[in-house]
Order: sequence, then C-alpha cells, then structure tokens
Amino acid sequence: VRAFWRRVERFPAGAQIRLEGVAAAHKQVIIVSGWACQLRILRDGRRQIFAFLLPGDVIDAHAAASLGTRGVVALTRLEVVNAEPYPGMDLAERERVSEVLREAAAQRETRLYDHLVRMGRLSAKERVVHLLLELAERLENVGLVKGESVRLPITQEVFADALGLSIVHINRTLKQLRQEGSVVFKLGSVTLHDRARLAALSHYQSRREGAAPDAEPRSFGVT
Amino acid sequence: VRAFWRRVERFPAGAQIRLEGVAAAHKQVIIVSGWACQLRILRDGRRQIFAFLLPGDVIDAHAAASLGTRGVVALTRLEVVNAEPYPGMDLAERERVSEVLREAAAQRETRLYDHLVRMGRLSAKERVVHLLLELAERLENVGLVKGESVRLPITQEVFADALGLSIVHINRTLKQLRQEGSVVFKLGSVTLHDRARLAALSHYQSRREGAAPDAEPRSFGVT
DNA sequence: CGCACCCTTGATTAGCCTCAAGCCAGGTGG
DNA sequence: CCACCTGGCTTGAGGCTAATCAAGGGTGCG
Repeated sequence: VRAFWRRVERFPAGAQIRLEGVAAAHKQVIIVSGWACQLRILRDGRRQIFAFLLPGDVIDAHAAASLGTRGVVALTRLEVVNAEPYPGMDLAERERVSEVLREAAAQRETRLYDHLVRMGRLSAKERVVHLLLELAERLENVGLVKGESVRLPITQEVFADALGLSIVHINRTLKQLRQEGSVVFKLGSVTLHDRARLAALSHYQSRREGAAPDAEPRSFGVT
Repeated sequence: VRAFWRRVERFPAGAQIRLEGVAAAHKQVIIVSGWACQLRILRDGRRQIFAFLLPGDVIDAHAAASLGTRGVVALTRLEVVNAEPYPGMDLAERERVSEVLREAAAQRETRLYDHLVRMGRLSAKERVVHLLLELAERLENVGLVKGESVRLPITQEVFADALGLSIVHINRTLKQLRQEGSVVFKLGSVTLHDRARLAALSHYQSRREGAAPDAEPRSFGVT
C-alpha cells in the first residue's frame, strides 16, 4: 500500500478537507497520520458524525463535500497523500491499487452499517464500548497500538456527536465504565480490559475474519 | 433505464434475496415492482433496517449477503431484472448504463447518511415524518404516486426496525400525528398534508436538486 | 371456530436530556 | 508572577421521552 509517496498535504486540526476541485471528481487520498471524521452539520448546529477516518483510510471526493450533507473535518493535524496510481505504473500494479481501494470502500460501508446498528439498537453503554472496540481494532490493524492502551485524540463531545448522545450522558457512561474497571480513560487514551467480555456485552462483532453467525428472518407481513 | 428487459426474477414477500452466486460477485439487479429492505438481524433477534428498496432501485451482490451483517429481504412480492448491459450493446450505451448505476449508488449513500442523522439526532416524531417524506419523494420520482396518498406496504413493526424505536412508540407517534391531522394512515397507505410544514418540522431536506445550506464547523479540539 | 397477524391502549419504569454550576489545566497578557 | 480566559471534564437535580409489560380488539383465513 506504500506505492504512492507523492504530494503530501497537511491540514491543521479542525480544518475541513475539501476534494471538490473541478477536475478532481474522482480524487482519492490516503491518510498517513492523524485522525479525521466524516460528518454532517445541521442548520441548528447539531452534528452527526458518520465515520472516523484513521491512518490508512481513504478519503474520496464523494465523502468530502459540503458540511451540510457530508463533509470531512480533521480531528488532529493531518497528513494525506494522493491515492492515484502513478503515470508510470504498470497494469498489474494499477490493478492491485484499485483492488485495495475497492476493498477499503467495502470495509467503510460495513462500518457504516455497524454504526447504524449502534445508534438504532444499542444502549448508551453498549454504544460507547462498541465504538471503542472498533477503533481499537482498526488502530491495531495499522500497527498504531503499543501496549495495552490506545491513543484516542477524541473529546467527549466528539464521542457524543458520533453516537447520538449528549455530552453529559457520555461522561456519565464513561464514569460508570471506569468504576466497573473495564474501561479507563486517561489523557486522550483508553485502556480496555478483558475485551472478550466487552465485546459480548456490546454485541461487538470483529470485522477481522468471518464467523458471522446468521439468524433466520421471521417472515415480514404485507399490508 | 429500460434498456435491459431480460430474465425477470420473482420473490415472494418475506424471502431473502441472495446474489452471492460464485460467479456473480458484481451482479446487480433492478427492482421492477415491489418493495424490499436491507437489514441486519442480531443474534438476539433484534433487527435494524438500513434502507428501503423501491422500484427503480438497484440491489447489488455487496448489499445482499448474510443477514447477520447485511441482507436484503422482500417486503412484498418482488420482481427484479438483471442490470448488466447486454452483450450486444454499443459502447456509448454501456457507458450510459454504468453512469446510471454510479448515480444510483451515490444516492443510496446519501440516503444512508440521512438515515444516520435521523437515528442520531431526531426525535421519534421527527424520525417518522422524515422517513415518510423520503419515501413519498422517492415514490413520486418513479411515478408511483397517484393522488394525495402514497401506498406504503409497511407494517408498524418494520417502521420500528428502521427507525430504532419500539413498535408501541411508533404506534403512539402515528396516533399523535393523526390527531394533529398532518399524517393519516389508512390500510397500507399514507396521506401527508402540508408537506412544507412537515419538512420543516422534521428538518427534512429534499434530495431532488441542490439547495444545501451549509454551516460553518466550529473548530474541533485536540487531545 | 380458532389462530395469526397487526394494531391499539394503559400503566409503570428506565434511560437519556437539559439546565446549571463548579473544577482543572494550559495559555495569554498585563 | 499573577489574573484571566478558554476548552474540556465532572456532577447534581429535575423532567421528558421512549421502553417495557400487559392486555384487548379487529380482520382474514384455514
């Protein structure tokens, strides 16, 4: 995946990432370092975060448009590189690159569904744990976890905007988890103890390999 | 969009639509008549509906996999046709077809974000109205609305599974709307009075043309 | 007739929100 | 150096929203 070191762009924390350049309708970019999130801001100021974007993730022009519908904002200082294949790349390599990008898009979609389930069907405690497990797993996948605790450059407000809860309630939920000893927040980092238990408690399903236990649909009625 | 009348498939209400055939990794299909929905079923039986699929919508193999992650289920009797271009189609037409499919995918994505906002940031009443407005608009776009009221082959349970609410509460919300006179349910159909007001009340933003009112992001803090 | 399926309603409880206030750390300027 | 401010975290009190439990009604169908 390190085939395209070229044209690094930097953004400060809080900046909106725009890839809407006229010619760049299909522009794609990969995060090298830092965090971002994709979100919508409603006219009354309420915000909903759709996804967190970590190092290794792809941002495309589609995802990064207007904040009124869907925009990308840097949560920390951010470095991205262009994801287009070089002009001087052979066909096989181009094919590999676009395969990687397709795969990334598929995972992004799955995460969106996970997020919908979180907000639609999980309680506050479950949501928080579920999201933390997802973020921890993704950071591990790209080798950004050393030791037991995970660096999370995220305020409780951001958490609230992602999970559809109020800041106050996020705070209380974290407090409860802290008192149970399962989740410890400290200076922008989290430690998750006994992940298996946490995963069960929050109905978290790892996205690493398959093992998806199906359920049979009850028949839906017709009206 | 009527360029491919070939091989109609039918499914009964309640059937799961599977497009996972080995060779059909990229198979896509268009709904000719009937409704379906994309959903996940959790092991404990809870369900979350991600999207409703109406006539004219595309179902791809990606969307229709296992019900434990993402599956498609017919809500009514369903007829679909293959969306692949013919072998005997000229290049320009193929290009048009794939353009249409890309556009459809983009709209589907936008609707997913709308759905996230509904569940994360709207109250029960707002959610119900917002979803009804979306469905009405989409049905109008494909010419399936005649007169004031819209046919909705949807039980309150399906509504609840889509909006992350309990059946009971959906019922009470509908009752309230009925009493206000703005929304009338009758035998699988709805009538929406004064849509402009309903749209304002539910923060609904039509997806027909642009007019997206942006908001400025407050800066996000770093930890 | 009896069963399924869906809608409806009441009573009670729990979960989450809002308002409000206080704390702490870091940064800035006088 | 200290006063002040800002941004983020924490906590209490009170209230509303939505879930749960429970029961009953209507309709279509075998």
